[in-house]
Amino acid sequence: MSPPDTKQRILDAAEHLFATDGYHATSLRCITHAAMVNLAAVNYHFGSKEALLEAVIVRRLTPLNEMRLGQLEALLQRSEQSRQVPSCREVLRTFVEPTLRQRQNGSEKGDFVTLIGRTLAEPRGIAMTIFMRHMDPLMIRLYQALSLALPGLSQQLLFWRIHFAVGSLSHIMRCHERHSLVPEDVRIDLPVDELVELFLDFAVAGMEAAG
Amino acid sequence: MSPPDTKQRILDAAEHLFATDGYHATSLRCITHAAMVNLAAVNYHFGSKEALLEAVIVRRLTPLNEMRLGQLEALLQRSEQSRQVPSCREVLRTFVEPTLRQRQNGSEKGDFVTLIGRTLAEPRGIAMTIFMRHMDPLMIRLYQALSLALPGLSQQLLFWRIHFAVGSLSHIMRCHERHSLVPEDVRIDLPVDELVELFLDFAVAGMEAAG
DNA sequence: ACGATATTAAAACGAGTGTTTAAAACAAAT
DNA sequence: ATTTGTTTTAAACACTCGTTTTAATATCGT
Repeated sequence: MSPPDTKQRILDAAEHLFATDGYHATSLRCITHAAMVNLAAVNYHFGSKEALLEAVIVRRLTPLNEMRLGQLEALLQRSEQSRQVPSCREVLRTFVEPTLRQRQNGSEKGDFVTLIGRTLAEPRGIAMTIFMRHMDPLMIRLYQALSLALPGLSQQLLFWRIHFAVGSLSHIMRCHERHSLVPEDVRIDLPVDELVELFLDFAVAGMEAAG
Repeated sequence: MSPPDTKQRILDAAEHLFATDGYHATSLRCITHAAMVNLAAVNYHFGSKEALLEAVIVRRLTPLNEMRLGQLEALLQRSEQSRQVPSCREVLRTFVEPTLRQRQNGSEKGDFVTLIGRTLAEPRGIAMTIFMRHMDPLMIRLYQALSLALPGLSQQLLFWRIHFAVGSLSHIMRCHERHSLVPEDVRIDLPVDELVELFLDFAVAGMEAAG
């Protein structure tokens, strides 16, 4: 009942609306109405619409990246102790699995994954610069790990294949609705673990393909 | 000099701006200014901003789809005559190669590919419904061809892997700029044919992976 | 040359945008 | 109970948006 959940309510509403309609197509009036707060609350608590977007992204991306980085470092440490190179599949899983797991934890977090998927799709958008600031260190580490796992690949090849895999993943992240091209007998709402393995089958084969 | 290139100029300017800034972030005043025509010209010639978007998409998508469909039908006919199943790589190439070839034919057509890539990334956007109207028949045919090329895959698996591959491709289509995550010694502007084969190496391996 | 039609031009329309202001309501501390 | 600082509210701000209107201009068939 205590009302200082205003910020939270704004964040929740903004997350949902940014994800479904996009940043530019969502007005502050829409957000504040959905959050049942006053219009000026956004500028009071966050400063601007753009700063609100950053807050929306950071709130979930920070813990998500910590989890991804933690799993990756743990894997690298294990592989160092056993003096074995980590497998491409294991490395990718540390990145993919925490991501897709968020997608079906209730509706809120799913909205966030969709939002990030859309962000990745707007190269020159506002959200992209925000996103980059918080992704750089993790991506660099992912690069190193994949370079270890796939010693046969040139840096050029490695880059392009990561590029392809990221494209696939971001596509899954934002497109999880039935549309006319989906055969009727195909389940669109797979359990996370199944989807993760399905994706890894595809991505790992692509990464390890002969060049 | 004769000015009835007004429609063309609007289409060109809109294509470029929609591709770089997105539909909602682009105003008609921006477009008409870039096209050096009067503001009212858009509504006069196209009816509305949304109809303009459709015109922009249709102008290039129609011939592109004709080319893709033509190459695919030709391949299927050849394979029927030789009583051999078409290879996954050949099938995918009929779809991918005409697409990526447009990307570097001067700047205009590249803008279009970027726009389509962004369209694919906004599931519930206006552009998506427009896009779907013109893609359905081709996609159905692609499904059939890939089903032929990969008889070992269940329909479920086939759907998901096409989903992944489409994600990869749309990512390439819209992201062709250097950003902080691209290693300095990696060429981002590969020749089309190289990029096509690079992508096919990845996608075909993914499609054909053991499940 | 004239009249019908198609196109351009400038201006205004009403609605919606993000943001700011100034007063009101609230909270906690002295 | 009064003061302090924080939060909420309603109203207004200055713009920009897509679209429409009305008049001027160009184009073309006869």
